[in-house]
Amino acid sequence: MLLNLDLRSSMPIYEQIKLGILGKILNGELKRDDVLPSIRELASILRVNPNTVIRAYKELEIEGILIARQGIGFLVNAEIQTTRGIFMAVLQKELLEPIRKAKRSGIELEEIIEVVKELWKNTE
Amino acid sequence: MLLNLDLRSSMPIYEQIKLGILGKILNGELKRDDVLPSIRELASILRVNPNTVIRAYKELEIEGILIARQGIGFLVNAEIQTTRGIFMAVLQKELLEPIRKAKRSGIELEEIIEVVKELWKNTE
Amino acid sequence: MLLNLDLRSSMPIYEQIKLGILGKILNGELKRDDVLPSIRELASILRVNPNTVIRAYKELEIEGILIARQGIGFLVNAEIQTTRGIFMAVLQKELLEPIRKAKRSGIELEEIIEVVKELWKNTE
Amino acid sequence: MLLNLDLRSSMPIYEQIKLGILGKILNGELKRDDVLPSIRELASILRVNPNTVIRAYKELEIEGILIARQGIGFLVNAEIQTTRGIFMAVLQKELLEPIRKAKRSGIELEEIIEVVKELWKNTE
DNA sequence: GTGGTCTAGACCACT
DNA sequence: GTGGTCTAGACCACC
Repeated sequence: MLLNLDLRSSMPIYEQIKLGILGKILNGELKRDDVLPSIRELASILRVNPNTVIRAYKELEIEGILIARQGIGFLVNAEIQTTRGIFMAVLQKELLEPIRKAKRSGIELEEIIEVVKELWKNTE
Repeated sequence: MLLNLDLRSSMPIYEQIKLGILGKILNGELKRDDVLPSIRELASILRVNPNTVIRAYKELEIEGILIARQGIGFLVNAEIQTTRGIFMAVLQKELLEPIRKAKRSGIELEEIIEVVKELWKNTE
Repeated sequence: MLLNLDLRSSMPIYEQIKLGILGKILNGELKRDDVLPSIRELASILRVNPNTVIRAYKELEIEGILIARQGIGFLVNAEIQTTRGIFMAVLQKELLEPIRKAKRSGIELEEIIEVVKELWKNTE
Repeated sequence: MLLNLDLRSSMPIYEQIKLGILGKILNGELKRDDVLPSIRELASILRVNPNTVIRAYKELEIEGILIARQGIGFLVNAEIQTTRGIFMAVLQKELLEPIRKAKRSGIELEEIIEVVKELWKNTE
């Protein structure tokens, strides 16, 4: 499982792993009841410490996306729909504060959308 | 000077103070050559450590928004226009990560804009 | 033999198999000298690893509930009475930790009993 | 802060720490906005590894009981009422399965309550 | 000083 | 083999 980590990013590695897995569920590459690579295996592939993978897997488990089974591994628990819903909720929560502040300071909606489009274009 | 700090937010307090001051310049509450509250005074009002206020003032000074004058304190140096540019830069920085995440996970630009509009409508 | 395994539960699978068999003895579905499904057959029905079934059968054998007979398989050895005792012991083991936690945190006995009654009423 | 850990218990240490803190909130020893002992300090007091304390604190943070602030420490976020509610919900969830199984196997409500009382009496 | 992240590696229970 | 827990210790940002 390839995940395109950016070790120089300010986003924590475990967060990048979480996002990568969520993305693979969203695009259908991972389906309900699929078994993820084992902690040790993924850690070895990504060249990170097993604890870092553990953290990503466990947080996804808490969020209901994955399920852990001793002796078996981590299974995908969520359907695409659910995952998408969770994702949008998180997005909404993250955008709330910046937008609120912008509005309070007299920035117009159109300007924000312009910024969003700009960022989207320059993001890989 | 009231600033509506959210001590529970993940955004550093000095960052919130900076934004609060920028906002007040943007909406005209603070004008060029106005004197800001002293470090100790603001720290006492906000119930934060003076070092935190110092950091906010100093960074705003480096960015050219404020000017330090011995015996007087910190003065507003920037016009609304400059401030606006900085504010937009901050906004851009805040939106970068969420948008990058969304894009990587297969969310479409239109969906994000929809969320932004929704949040805008339901805000304050 | 259908056993209603919950692969997502935190209870080990072999434990669920043991409980399922005990339950069937308790409600009369299995009687003394009945022959259980072979290890490979049950493993195939339940879609679990044969080792898991082996562990369940072996532990029930140790507890005196089952008897292994070469060439025949595992037979039910216990009467309902014995099984009932074992079942109560299991129940006790399962309730121990939650109750200990509750007591340590200042929950009162009456409150727990209330919860138990509530759950009992709303169950199946 | 004394917490009465039982290193020989099968309950993980981080779980015991969580319960201890929840208990102190429940009995009023810790109130909203109180600052908990720092990770290093509590680890040193309890003679466990800082990571173990981190895990307890972070899980309580996820559950909304605590709030982390860089440079300050962990604050109590929940009122007694909320904490109690969370606690009862967890208790209910933990008791659900055992009680369901018991009911299915012909155990009577009175027998379960008897077991609960017995466990309560023998628990410290 | 504080928490946040990450590495390295141990021992255990479960399949 | 798998995940679950725990120890030991590093470097960073923030107050």
